[in-house]
Amino acid sequence: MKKKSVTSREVAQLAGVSQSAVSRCFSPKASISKKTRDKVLEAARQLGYRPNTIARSLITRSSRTIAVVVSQLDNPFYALTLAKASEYFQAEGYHLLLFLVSDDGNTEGVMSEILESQAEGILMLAASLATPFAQECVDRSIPVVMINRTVDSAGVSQVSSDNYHGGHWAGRYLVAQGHSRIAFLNGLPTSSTGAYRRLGFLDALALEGVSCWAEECGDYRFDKASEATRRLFAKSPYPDAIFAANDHMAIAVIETLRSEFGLRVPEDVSVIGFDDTPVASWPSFHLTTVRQPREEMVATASRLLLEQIREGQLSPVQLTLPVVPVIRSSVRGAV
Amino acid sequence: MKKKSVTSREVAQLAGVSQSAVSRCFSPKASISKKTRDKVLEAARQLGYRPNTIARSLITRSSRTIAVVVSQLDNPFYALTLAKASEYFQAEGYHLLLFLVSDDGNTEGVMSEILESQAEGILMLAASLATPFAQECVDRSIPVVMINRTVDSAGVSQVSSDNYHGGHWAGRYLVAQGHSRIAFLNGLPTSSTGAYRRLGFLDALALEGVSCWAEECGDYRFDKASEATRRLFAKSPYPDAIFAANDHMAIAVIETLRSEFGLRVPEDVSVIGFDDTPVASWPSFHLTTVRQPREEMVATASRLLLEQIREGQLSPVQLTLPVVPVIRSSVRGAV
DNA sequence: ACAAGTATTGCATTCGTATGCAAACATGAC
DNA sequence: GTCATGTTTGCATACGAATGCAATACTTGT
Repeated sequence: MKKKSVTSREVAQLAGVSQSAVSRCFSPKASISKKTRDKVLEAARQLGYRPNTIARSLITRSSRTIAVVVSQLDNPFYALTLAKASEYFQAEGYHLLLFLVSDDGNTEGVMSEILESQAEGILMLAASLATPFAQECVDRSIPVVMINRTVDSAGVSQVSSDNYHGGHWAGRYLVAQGHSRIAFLNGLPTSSTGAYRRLGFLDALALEGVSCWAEECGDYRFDKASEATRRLFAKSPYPDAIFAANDHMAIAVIETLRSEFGLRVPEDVSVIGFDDTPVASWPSFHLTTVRQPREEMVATASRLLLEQIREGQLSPVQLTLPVVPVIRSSVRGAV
Repeated sequence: MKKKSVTSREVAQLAGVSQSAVSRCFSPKASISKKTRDKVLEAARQLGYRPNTIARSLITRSSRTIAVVVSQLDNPFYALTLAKASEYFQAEGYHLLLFLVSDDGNTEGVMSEILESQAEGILMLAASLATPFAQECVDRSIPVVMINRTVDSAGVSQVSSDNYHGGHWAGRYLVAQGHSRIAFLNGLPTSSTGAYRRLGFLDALALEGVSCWAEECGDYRFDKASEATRRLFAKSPYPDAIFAANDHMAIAVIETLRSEFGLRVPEDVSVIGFDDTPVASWPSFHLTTVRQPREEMVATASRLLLEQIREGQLSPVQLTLPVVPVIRSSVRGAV
């Protein structure tokens, strides 16, 4: 029982003009006299006419649509990033087509749908892109910008924060504060951000002549991080400091230490996170962490994507934005 | 420098068949022989052909797209709801067009864009719908389902949790635990969910012969809730219990009481929230709250929307799903 | 080999809007 | 009023795929 929608032709008939005239009333730059415009708009109002974006997209060959691929929407960092991206693109007259993928990065089906959807650009938030798809995007000159994820394929732009140096700082700082049994809690083994944070961290420890006491993996999830914490503290001597690959897991560590092991942070164990999500600043945690410039990252990525769409084919860019250590009080000896 | 995309006609030419044949290879139910299908698929593979969804939508008059309007994506409750909705619709072969609106509910521009986008249905998460737009959706027989928001217009379906009885329970429970100076912390004044929670709460208090000690408004935001808490505890006698309209604010209350007033929860002040977001169960808070059946709400709403799309025009439904009190230890005297 | 039936194919048209082109019109200078 | 210039308008076509219809190619039974 699909109700037939009002077309520009019907409006034209009512207004006594041609369909072209109606069309021109709805394209900002077209040439149309005030008199006919008024007639047309009045007729359109009467009929409840609205231009059909799909038909418009077909003829202009531009969908004004961006595909956004997100994983980990449960992580506030990415929820907030998505919100910002949406704001940006809405203001530019673009629509967002949302695709959620699971963490395991099975983007197969989704990528096909994106390519068929005629999106003009692809924004990837914390989701990986299989190399063949990256190549296909390049072939079709569909710009892709990834936030916080890298792909080993040329032609794709990337905006990340300086994960390596963030990890590096965390390592140095923990050593400087006198820790010696320092553990690392990684996120997803497949994530490049986690890998760089880890690398910087381990390099820093090595530089200081300290070796990593233990490594665990928490998949960026609260419950997995709790379990990892239990494993780390199962037998003495336990770590005296933990660097977690994101805040979400760092909080889980703190909660678990306090409630299950009766350990205090930072008196017994120091904890550092990564991201500086709002939770990190809550008084209960006051988490020392590495701040990613979230807003700047998403603004940069969005701007970049838009530029590449407009300029046809810009050469891809790899940007790394600086991180900022945020010293609170989850590491002992902080001022 | 828009690269021309491969069309079904080109594939047809290469495969030595008609464009119709190519089209039929990509519609599951069409009649096509295995031989030509193979030829066509091979040609399509060689050229990297992908059917153009926009053209398909135009001719079939179905966009297979749902518009999702969200506000408060920073609230994990809605981020998780969105994630679930996305999962559901992706599985059904629908795409999600995402629209974020600010809390003040200025949906003007956005609603126009949605109507022009040819979305087949509209899912509203915690966002209100201006009455004229609701009417226009009804006129065009575009189904609308709202989650946790009501609109005073017939024709729109609504799925909510039982906000009234949730608030009612909170009121009764606080009185039963011996509280007498009970305050209410509302969310947005414009939100219908908050209004019902408040109403149930006040009715319960009245029933018990207790009057509400104070009311404040926290706009569902952490910092606003902190400020409201400061106002509530500015002068003695201060409340001995607070019911916050959602968990997010309840947590803010607890954090503020502990860090700024040195008050303990629940020994000095009891706190109840609403939603049962993951944070509520963290050991640091162990928040007594009213659980909304989040997954069930979104599943119901999505199913409903899809039914209404498929059956043309189903009569709109108002569903209220039961809430479940979750007693933890942020109210004194809990077992 | 033939008729009748079925399965596959191509032709032509359609969806709703945008736009190049040429015709029609308005404006202004003289 | 005439001509030149500039503005508006309608016509016709295009975008890329889906589909009713008629034509053709296969089956199968005899």
